[in-house]
Amino acid sequence: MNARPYHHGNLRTALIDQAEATVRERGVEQLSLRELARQVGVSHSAPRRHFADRQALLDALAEDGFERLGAQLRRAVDAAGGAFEARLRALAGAYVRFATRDAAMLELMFAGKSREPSGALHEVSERAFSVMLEVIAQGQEQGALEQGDPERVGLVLFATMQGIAALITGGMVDAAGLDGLVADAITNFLRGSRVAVA
Amino acid sequence: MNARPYHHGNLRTALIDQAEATVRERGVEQLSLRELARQVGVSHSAPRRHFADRQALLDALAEDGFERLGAQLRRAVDAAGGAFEARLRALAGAYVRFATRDAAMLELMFAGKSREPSGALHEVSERAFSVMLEVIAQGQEQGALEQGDPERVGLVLFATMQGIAALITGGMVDAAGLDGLVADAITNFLRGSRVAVA
DNA sequence: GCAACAAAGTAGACGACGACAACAAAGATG
DNA sequence: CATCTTTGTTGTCGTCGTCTACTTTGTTGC
Repeated sequence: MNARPYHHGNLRTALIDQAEATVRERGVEQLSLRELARQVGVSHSAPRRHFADRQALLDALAEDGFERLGAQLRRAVDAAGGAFEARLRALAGAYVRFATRDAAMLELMFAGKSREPSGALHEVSERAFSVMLEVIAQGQEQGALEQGDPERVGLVLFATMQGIAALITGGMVDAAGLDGLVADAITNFLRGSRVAVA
Repeated sequence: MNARPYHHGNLRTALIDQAEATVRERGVEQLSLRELARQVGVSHSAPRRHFADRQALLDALAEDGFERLGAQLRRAVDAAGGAFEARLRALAGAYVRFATRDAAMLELMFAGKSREPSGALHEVSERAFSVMLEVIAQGQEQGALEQGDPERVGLVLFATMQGIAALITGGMVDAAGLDGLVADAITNFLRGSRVAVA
């Protein structure tokens, strides 16, 4: 009935949604609380009720991003069947896809991590990466990967994926070559990780 | 004689130097043209004579960064002697060291690349990466790496280095484990890249 | 030498932003 | 239905990037 009731109802989620869209389109730097408020149709300081400052909004976005990333990784791995290598390739593909399609989001997600290791953000990010650890552990059980701390073994793989994504978003390599590059990297990783001799 | 002559003399380099220090200490986001001018002791709009806008200053910083990076890589490789693997490990170590010590710089260097593929910035960045290509080519000649376009072969390696740096600066892995992680990654890369059988 | 000109720095203004404080409206609670 | 809390509004402050107009210094040609 009322075009704009005094209470928005769910301003917080509306702000986050709009912020995600803006970040995707124009980058983190261009995200302005005031413009956000305008787009959502509230006064310039209404967001303050939900986010103490700009960084608080960014943290909330990061949290949201980790949830989405975790869900996408999980879905990709689950859809890849039971074979280790297929699951690994699906995982890597899904990660790099997210990293390139939502580059600004990922940047934001990693930027915040350096300051405060506690809190909900850290928890949800751990949950996202747990999928990786599972797949690594599977590879170790099957002898396709060397033994040892899955986290340590997985770090190199994860680093490579992250780096490939950085090359794409940095414009150093064409996005068209993405799949091939990922496939190469995985192949190389598997060859190098298989403990010498069968 | 005069405490502050009207003409600064080399304002441009003074600004760049101060900007580099600030970026290193407080990050790109906190870099303000006005504060920079204050620190150097000129009026708030003096920097405009040397940098059309904030982005122009950032580009200049990036260019400077690529020069420094290239020099450090070159020095590290040259100091490592003639053996391929030693050179490769020195190269990787030097890169990751730069990437972690000057994380904000590197971020800035990569951020600018996406927009304008031409210009001096692109050129100096190519020169920095030429060291990598040389080392890769040497490895191929000696049969330690698979044949093919050096750029393509090196991309995966470079991506891994970049990713490791991202893990460090993102706080996902302790900086103390850096050297070990790099060594592992190189070992893995070499095992995986050596064309099957001798 | 000096007049004209270019280069380099200054002064002031504008609009936008993040942050803050004081106030108002709408719900929730007793 | 009176009170309290939540949520949104209005107004202000200091800072920032950018722009325009002006001033000072150095250079160049006669």
